[in-house]
Amino acid sequence: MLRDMGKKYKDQADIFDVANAAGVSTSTVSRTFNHPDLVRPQTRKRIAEAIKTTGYIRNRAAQTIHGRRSGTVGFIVPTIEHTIFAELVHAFSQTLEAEDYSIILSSHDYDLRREYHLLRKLLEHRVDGIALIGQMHRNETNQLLKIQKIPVVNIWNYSENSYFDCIGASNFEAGYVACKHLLDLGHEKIGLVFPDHFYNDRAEDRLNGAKTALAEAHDYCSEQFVKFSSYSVSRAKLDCMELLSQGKTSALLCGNDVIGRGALHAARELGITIPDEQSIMSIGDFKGSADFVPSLSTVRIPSEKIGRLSAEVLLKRILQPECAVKRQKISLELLPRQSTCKWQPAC
Amino acid sequence: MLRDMGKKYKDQADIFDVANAAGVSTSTVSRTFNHPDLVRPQTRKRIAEAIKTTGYIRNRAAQTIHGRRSGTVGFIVPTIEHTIFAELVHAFSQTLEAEDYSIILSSHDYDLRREYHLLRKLLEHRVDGIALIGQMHRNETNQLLKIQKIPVVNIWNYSENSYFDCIGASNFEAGYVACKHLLDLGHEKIGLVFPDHFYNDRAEDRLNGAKTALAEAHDYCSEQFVKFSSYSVSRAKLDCMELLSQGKTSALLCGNDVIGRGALHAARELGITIPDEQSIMSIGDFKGSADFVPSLSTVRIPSEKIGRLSAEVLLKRILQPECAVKRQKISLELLPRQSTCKWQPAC
DNA sequence: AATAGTATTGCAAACATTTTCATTTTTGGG
DNA sequence: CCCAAAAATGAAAATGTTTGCAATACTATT
Repeated sequence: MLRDMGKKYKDQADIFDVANAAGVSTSTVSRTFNHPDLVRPQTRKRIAEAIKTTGYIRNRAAQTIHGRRSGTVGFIVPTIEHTIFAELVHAFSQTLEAEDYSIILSSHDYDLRREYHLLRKLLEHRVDGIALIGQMHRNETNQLLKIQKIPVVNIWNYSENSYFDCIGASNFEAGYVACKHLLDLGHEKIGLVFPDHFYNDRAEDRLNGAKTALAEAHDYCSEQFVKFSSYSVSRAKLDCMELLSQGKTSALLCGNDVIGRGALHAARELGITIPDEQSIMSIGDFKGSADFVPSLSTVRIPSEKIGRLSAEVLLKRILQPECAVKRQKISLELLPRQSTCKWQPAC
Repeated sequence: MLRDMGKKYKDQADIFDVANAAGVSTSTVSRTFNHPDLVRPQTRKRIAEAIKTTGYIRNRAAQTIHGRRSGTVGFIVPTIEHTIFAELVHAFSQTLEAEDYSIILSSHDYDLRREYHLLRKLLEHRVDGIALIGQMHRNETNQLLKIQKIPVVNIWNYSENSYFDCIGASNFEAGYVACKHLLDLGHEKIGLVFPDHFYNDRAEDRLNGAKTALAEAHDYCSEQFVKFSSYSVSRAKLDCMELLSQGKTSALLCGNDVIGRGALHAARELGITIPDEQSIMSIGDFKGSADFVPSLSTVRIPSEKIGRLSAEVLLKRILQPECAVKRQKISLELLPRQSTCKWQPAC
């Protein structure tokens, strides 16, 4: 039945307007969108024209309310300001946008209370799935996720007994491998420069990995060689300058490439030759680290791959909520470059 | 009236469940959310408890459908992979998240057809407002925005006769100022290294600004000194190495800090001393450019400020759609650092 | 204790879709 | 040209809110 024409001026064409213009019912219009094979090609064409002339744009909210997918996915990251998660977010988005999902991106700046708040907001929007960085969240966050039974993927660090799907690398291993590289080169006095974020399991795991490698080598690892810095090249540069100028180390192990870059700059500033006088080792391999001169030795954590895979896993779970938990440990790659070399004891 | 209890198992509590649990009508529950002052504190408390016990989470879609704000804002950027827009996006998001908006972030990788597609998606979600980078869009994009009468803010480059609200700097001026800086230092043979993106008014404006400065100086600006590169440190490094090794220039003007960094690395790789043998000038001042050794001379485009202000302007327009077009030209800052110096003609 | 005024609350319509089920149209074989 | 089966379409209910209007419950006067 055609809709009452006496209604007030409408700014947005709705499905009734389209139906009117095409001389069909709203059911048929809806079907051309959702089950095109169920409607005669000829009718479909008429409707397509009606859509053009009316300038109709589907209302996702109305679909969502009816119980269909919302077509959105929530992605909660600690930060988007720095390089760290840029490639990850990019790969994740690209994969999901290709399937016509929209990404609601939220960042909490390493504040896990905010993370909970953001999660609630996402649930209000009835996102079809949620991606989170790391395994460390508030209790209420995990509770909420479990109760809601919403598809969740845990990104970035692998855990073999995660409750949710999980795609990531072992940060412990990353720290271990990076440190081992320096030890293998003969370094004994190694300075560790790591991010100081409290609630950050990634950094913690890496640091533990590094310390384990040191312990295994029966190496002397005094606390004075551990320095906490932050996700900022400037800050890291200053911190590294402080550590380097003490002259007690032959190598620096940096918790991530941002700090690694800070270290390279610091050495340059102090006139310390890399790698002859001091080796710099890092973790991450952000875009551009290979181009530094000297290029930064690091352990590659393949963030595009992680981003793409986790998007795919989330998609699968959205379509098949009940399937078994998927976990994938992404392997690391040791990339010795110019910033590290064998340690030659002075004279 | 209480809702029929014989209904099938529901996974998500809705406003009826809350109303039931609290012994009130749905209207009252709704009002506690939207007009709390209209409901008795005592009732409010009962409802609050009911919300807790039922685990109710409001359904934004249902609100949206009713005509309320969706609580989302769309932000379409060319890319999130690189550093370029990271600070901008961050500041923009922070400002809007503080007002409880969620950001749907989409990137089109400099493909303006995709930009149109993404815009449509955002409109399907009935976002309350839209932010776009630059003034150059497809015709259909602009048409759609105008017809929809949705709040729009145009970010990043200023235009005095923009149709929509507009917050940004003059990229022409940026190019001009940067080039003038080199000219003032006495440089005559200046190589221009700019991004090669076709549909990118920002880069184009900057290049034109630079060329204007050169023309004013009656300088010789042969095409062989212009090189097109891309938003990648690696790529830029190679391109700059090519240009530098020709030895025809005394200074390089880089279209943005990514290229600027590439240039610094290139010089280092070739053993060219900066700034003595060659000056490097750039545009942007991304986080970290000041920390390079030598630090990168550049023209600062204050992206946090632009991000924050444009979020504020968009908010205002969402609340007051009919107010006059707001435009703000954000001023630039010339930052001479270590990578540029006076040109001393050889011998 | 009655009244007027105000503060709370409930009813029901409205919002824009999708989908089930029923009905109508088309198709193809005899 | 008729009939059964298949294909296409329509009517109406359902989804989860908000809000205008009406009804009810308080409060403070007289």
